[in-house]
Amino acid sequence: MRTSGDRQGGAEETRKRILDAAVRVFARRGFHTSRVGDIAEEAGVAHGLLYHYFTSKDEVLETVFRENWGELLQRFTAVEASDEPADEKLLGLVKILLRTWRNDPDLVTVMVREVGRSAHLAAQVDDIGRGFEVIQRVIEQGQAGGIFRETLDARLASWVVYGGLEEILTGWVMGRLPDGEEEVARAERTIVDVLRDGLVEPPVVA
Amino acid sequence: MRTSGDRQGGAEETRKRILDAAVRVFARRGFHTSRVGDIAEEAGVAHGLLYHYFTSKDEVLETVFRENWGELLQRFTAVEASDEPADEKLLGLVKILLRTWRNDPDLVTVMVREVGRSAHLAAQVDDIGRGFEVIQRVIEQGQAGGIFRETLDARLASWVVYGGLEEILTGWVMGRLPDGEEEVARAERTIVDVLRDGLVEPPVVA
DNA sequence: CCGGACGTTGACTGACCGTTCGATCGCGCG
DNA sequence: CGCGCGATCGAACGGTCAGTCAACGTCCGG
Repeated sequence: MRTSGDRQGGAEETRKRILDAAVRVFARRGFHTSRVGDIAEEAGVAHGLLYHYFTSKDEVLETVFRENWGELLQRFTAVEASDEPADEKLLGLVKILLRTWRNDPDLVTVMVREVGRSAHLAAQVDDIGRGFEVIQRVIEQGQAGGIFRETLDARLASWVVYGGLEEILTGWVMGRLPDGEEEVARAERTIVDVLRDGLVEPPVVA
Repeated sequence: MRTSGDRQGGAEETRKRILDAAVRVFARRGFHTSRVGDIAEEAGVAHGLLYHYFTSKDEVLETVFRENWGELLQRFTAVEASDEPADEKLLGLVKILLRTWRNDPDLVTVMVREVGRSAHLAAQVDDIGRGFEVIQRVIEQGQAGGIFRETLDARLASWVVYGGLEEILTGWVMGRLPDGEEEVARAERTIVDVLRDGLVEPPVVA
């Protein structure tokens, strides 16, 4: 029975519809230039209804970010907790982020363009930082395990790693890099390759 | 004589004052949330005057970007044209970008936050792309010269390089990474180190 | 069949802000 | 000294939106 008090079925569905619409609209026009009316129209509801579910336009963006970044973080920590060697973990993290693009480009667009560098969501900075921390810890594990060089500053290195990743995503978002199936695979390889072994030709060993 | 027709002295100075003020204001509040009045106030002029020098608020941002990015590009190409080995050139490019932060953090803030990822300035995309091309060509020179590994996709690698760089800048911009004199120097080393030799411990040679 | 709770609507408002424009200032020249 | 012109001012305008609210439909329990 769907008595009063619980919120499911039609109502919860509408909330989701609005959030999904918001992601598409924000991806298309950017947060600031998107009007609340656009989101409502895309969701097929009156714009007043949006205020039934959210207290403001900002809260919509915030919610989009919180719910989705949270999920990513979970998958990140799962990789961190696995018992693979550190370099395999790193590959795992890269895969998570790049494949998210394939699954939901609009979502990644919003994340990268609106949230990544806006003072706006300063409150959420903590959550963002947690992503960096996972990378940093994986690097430190690799150093402790003798796989990664210990002379590197793990914190700064984690930023370089994340930046390389994000820039590729940005290239796809902005349409400045081809993003076909094959290109995504090659990007995966190139990123890991560069970050693992660097640009320089190694001294001949064998 | 300062007859009509030429624009210098007080007038040209005012134009510069407005542009400088705009950089500071955009850095502080972001482009969209900055009001024209804020810029004028920061510059110490009436807000109507802004329209004597620029046709719109957007043109102000565009001008800031165009004039400053152009200068950076020039220094980039100078490094590219030098006769140093490719890895030294790469270090040169890194230095240019990181030291610009020390010289003018507000400017870098605006570049990174507003221009880097806004469809807004699609017209300027060409100029941005030219920066990547320099990096890409330096990598290709390194490959041709046997310094860099030839199996790498130079184009993707250039994006990874730039991303790593930009992320460090972003960290400083957002106040999430310490940016003292010493930290900047360490960042320089870490970036070049990671990108040159990678994360992994090299096989023992000697 | 009634009542009320909740989802939904869309006209309205109040504020904000980019842009315009006619008035004013002040410098340099004749 | 006064004319002219570019620089400067700031009040007013017009359009745009985020957010409000009173009304309406609908569904369900009693």
